Amino acid sequence: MTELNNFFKSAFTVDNVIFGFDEGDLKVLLIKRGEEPFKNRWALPGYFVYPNEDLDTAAKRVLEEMTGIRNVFLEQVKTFGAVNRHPFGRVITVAYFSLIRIDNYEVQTSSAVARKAEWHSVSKLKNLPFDHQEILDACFQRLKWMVRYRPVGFELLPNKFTLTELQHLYEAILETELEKRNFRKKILSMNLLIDLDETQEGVAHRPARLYKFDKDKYEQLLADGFNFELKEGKKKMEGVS
Amino acid sequence: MTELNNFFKSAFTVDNVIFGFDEGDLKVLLIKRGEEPFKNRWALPGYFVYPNEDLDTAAKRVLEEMTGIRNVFLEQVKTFGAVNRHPFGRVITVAYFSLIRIDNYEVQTSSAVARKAEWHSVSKLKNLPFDHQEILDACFQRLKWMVRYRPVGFELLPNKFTLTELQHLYEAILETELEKRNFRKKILSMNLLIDLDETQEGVAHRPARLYKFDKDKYEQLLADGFNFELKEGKKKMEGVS
DNA sequence: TTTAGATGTTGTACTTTTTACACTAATTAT
DNA sequence: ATAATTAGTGTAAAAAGTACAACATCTAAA
Repeated sequence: MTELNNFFKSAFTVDNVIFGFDEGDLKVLLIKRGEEPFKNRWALPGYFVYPNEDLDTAAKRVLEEMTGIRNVFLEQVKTFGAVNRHPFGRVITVAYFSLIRIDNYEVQTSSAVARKAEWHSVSKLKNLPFDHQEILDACFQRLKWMVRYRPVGFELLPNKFTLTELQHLYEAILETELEKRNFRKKILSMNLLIDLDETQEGVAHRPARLYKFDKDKYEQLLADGFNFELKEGKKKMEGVS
Repeated sequence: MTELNNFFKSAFTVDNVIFGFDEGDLKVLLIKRGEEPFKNRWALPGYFVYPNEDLDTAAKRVLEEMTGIRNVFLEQVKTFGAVNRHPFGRVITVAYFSLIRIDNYEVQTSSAVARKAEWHSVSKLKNLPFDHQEILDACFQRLKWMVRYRPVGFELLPNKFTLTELQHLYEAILETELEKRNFRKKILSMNLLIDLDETQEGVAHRPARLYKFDKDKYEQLLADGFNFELKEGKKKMEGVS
C-alpha cells in the first residue's frame, strides 16, 4: 500500500440522479446541502464512498441517508473526474441513476449533509453546483436512450395509469410529440399492459381506462433476451443520396 | 482538503480495452506486467491517474506509455470499484475502450510497467488478473451493442476491405451468423461505402470488390442526428401471447 | 334537459423494412 | 477443360411503421 499512498491524495464519491414524473413533468430529486462547499445550494444527493464499501453499495447507502429512499435499483452511468470539479481537492465521482414512482416513496432527510430533499423539474434546472448539471444531463441522455429500447417508462408512473399519461411521459422524456393511435397500438402490441377494467374518476370528460404494467411478463421476456424497442421518431433515409 | 485526507487512503486508475480484428478473429491488446502485483502476467494496459490529470487524458497517456499507441478515440465504459479488486489497497478503475485497425499501428513498449504488448484473441482469454476479465466482458458487451446501432465496424478493418470481410467482422462481434444477401443489402443501403472499383489480388477464386468507408458522410450524418441501426438478429414477437 | 367542451378510443390503407431463399459469375489450381 | 472456391445478385411474402378522422363518453354550464 505504500506505493498507493505516495501516489495520491484523493477521494471518490457517488452521485445519484433519481428521476420521477409528476404533473406531466420530469423531475429529479435534489438535496439542499448542509456542508461546504456549496452549503445551502440544491445539488444531487452524493457523498463519499467508504473505504470498505463497493460503489453500488455506497450509492444505495448515500441515497438512503440523504433522502430516505431505499430499495431502488441504481444503475451506474458514468464517472466524472475533471481535475477541478471539486473545489477542495481531487475527487472523482461515479454517477448513478434510477427511476421511481414519486407517490410510492416518502422523501425525508434529517442528516447534517442534506438539510432537505425535494423534487425539481428537470427542465428548469441549469446551474447546479460542482459538475452536477453535466451529470444530470448525462443521466437524462441515458434515460432518453433507455426509454426507446426498454419499457422503463412504467417505473415512473403510479401503479395504475392511463394510456394518455403513459404517452405524456414518453413525450416528456423524448422531448417530442407522438401520434396517439400509433403510440397506443405499439404499446399495446407489446402485451405488457394489463387492462384493469377500471376507469378514471373525477375528470370532466370521458374517463380513461386504467392499466397496470405486467412486471412478471416483462421480466420473463427480458430473461429470454427479448428486444423491446420504440421506433417512432426515428429519422428517415430520405435525402441520403 | 483536510476532510478529504481523513476520509481516504485510496487511488484510481484507468484500464484500456483496445479491440482489433485480424485473421477473422476479434483481438484485444494486452501487456505483460512488469510490476507487482501480477508481475509477468498478461493484463489490460492500465495505470494510475496523475493528481492533475483528467480521466480521459490519463487513459490516453497510459495507453501510449504502455503500448506506443497514440491518437485514438477512447470512450469511457464503466468504473469498477469492488473493495478487494486490487490486492494492494483500495483502487477503483475507470475502464475505457477503443477500436483500432491493427495494421495502422505499430505496437511497442519499453516501459518498466509493461514489458511487452501483444494482441490476444478475445475468445481465448478467461483468467485475466485483477477484475480485468470482467472489464473486458463489459467492453465486449458495449461493442456488441454499439455495432448494432452505429457503423463502428469500419474502425476495425483496413482502409480497403471486401463485403465478406465486413460481414465476418460483424459475425465475430455479434457471435451469430448473418445472411449474406440481406447483410449486403442493408450495409449498402446505408450509402456509407465507397466502391473503389478495385478487386482483391492473389486469391484462388473470384476476387471481391474493395470498398472503403465514407467517413466524411458518416460524420455529417451523425451531426444531423441520423439513426444507424442493424436489425438482423432481433427476436420475434412469436410466442408472446 | 340540452348542448358545448373535453378527452378517450378505435380502423384502415399505404409505405417501408425485414426476411427467407438459390442460382449464376469470376477467378485459380489441377 | 474442369473442378473448386468464393463473389454477387433478385424477388416475393410477411411484418412493421406511418398517416390520417370519426365516433364515444363523460362533466359542466346554459
